Amino acid sequence: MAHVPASERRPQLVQAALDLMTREGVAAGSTRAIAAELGVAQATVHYTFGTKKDLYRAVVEQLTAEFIGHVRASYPGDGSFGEQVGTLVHALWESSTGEDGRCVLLSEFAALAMRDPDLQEIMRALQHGIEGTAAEMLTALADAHGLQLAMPAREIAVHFLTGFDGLTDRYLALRAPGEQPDPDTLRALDLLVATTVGLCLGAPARP
Amino acid sequence: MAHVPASERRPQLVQAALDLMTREGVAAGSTRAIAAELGVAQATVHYTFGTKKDLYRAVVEQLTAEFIGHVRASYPGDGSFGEQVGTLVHALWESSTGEDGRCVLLSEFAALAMRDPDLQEIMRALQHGIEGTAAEMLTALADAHGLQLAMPAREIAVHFLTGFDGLTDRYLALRAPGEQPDPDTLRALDLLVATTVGLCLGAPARP
DNA sequence: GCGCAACCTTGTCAGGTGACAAAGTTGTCC
DNA sequence: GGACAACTTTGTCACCTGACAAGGTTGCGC
Repeated sequence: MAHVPASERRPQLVQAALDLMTREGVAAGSTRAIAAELGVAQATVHYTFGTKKDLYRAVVEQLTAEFIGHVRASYPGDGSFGEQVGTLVHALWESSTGEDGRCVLLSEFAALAMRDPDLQEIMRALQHGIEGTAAEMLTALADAHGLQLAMPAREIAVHFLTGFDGLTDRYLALRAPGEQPDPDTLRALDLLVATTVGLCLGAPARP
Repeated sequence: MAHVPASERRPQLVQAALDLMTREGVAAGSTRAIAAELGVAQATVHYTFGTKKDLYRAVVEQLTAEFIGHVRASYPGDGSFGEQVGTLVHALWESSTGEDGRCVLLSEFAALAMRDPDLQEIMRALQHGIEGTAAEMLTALADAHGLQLAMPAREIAVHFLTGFDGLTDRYLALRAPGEQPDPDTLRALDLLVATTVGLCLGAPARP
């Protein structure tokens, strides 16, 4: 095997773990399987990361960074305030439920984190990061339209994000391979956009 | 060991598995650990259920039945329509986030189900059962007040339940042992009640 | 009381897991 | 070119996993 510095091997291994786990689930992410994914001896994983949990930490951090990057990249072009929110949300939906399965992976890690204080801390940071980003984008959108939000951006962001999270869970639970996404779910997504915009404007959110 | 018919051993094992997994997580639910929990030889598990997955199926079905039972038992007493919905939702919140950890367990199974078609089918049934129950209760509440729901009960139920699910996820992700529940989460719960009632009445849902 | 089916236990298999020690290899700096 | 540190590999340990076969035990029906 080529002689690669650890600083380079780290991201390689994280990427390999991410690929493998995305494909086959977190449970399939044994140190052996990850090493094999990269074509490296198993002990290399331990040399590079020490313990398996340290690898997992790094993987979740990478996942977090990617996710927030995705959200930021979906900043909408034009339209009314409501339209822009809708556009943003649908872009987010597409990138979350797309076939790459990152959303599934994130849910699996969230489940793991419920029993593991170390992982939970990272997930907490992820959650706060996402909420901050959402609140910030919401404020920017409102500013661009000369609107004053009818309640704190953070509260609206939490309302939206929890609803969105519940929707992706529902989607993942009900989806059948090869089938169209459940129309109820998409309907509920529009409803969520409507209530969210309603909270922004302090006005009725009639769909 | 006492000579117990399989029809009796089954629920005993399911209960033992439920206790163990609630306490230590789904991952700790090996056939050996479950057998030990009941004080029985490991092979008894295989004799009774055949395969481990069959045990898991039975556990999830039990969990499902309990959950829907809880929801039905929370039918509120009196008050205005909005108050009754609020009462119901808060009772549901208490029983979901209570210390027994069934909510955590359910999330863990949901995560497992994302990669396992057999489990997924059960979770799908659970989801539909809950949504049906919620829609039914909502209709009954509206009827009792002589109200006409402004949109299909099912759609409102999906809106509420996805939001609720997202909130429990957020709660589980952010909670720190021994700390008060995050005030933002409770605020968001009230907000969810408000938007849900708003959808029922077809009117603005100003908190 | 005898037989048979249902139930229980012991013992074991094959495979997978994280972790590490020891020894080999590479590359860089003097 | 020699020394030393960084990296890699092989090999192995102790443990846990689901599954099952063989044989012992219980209790019900006749």
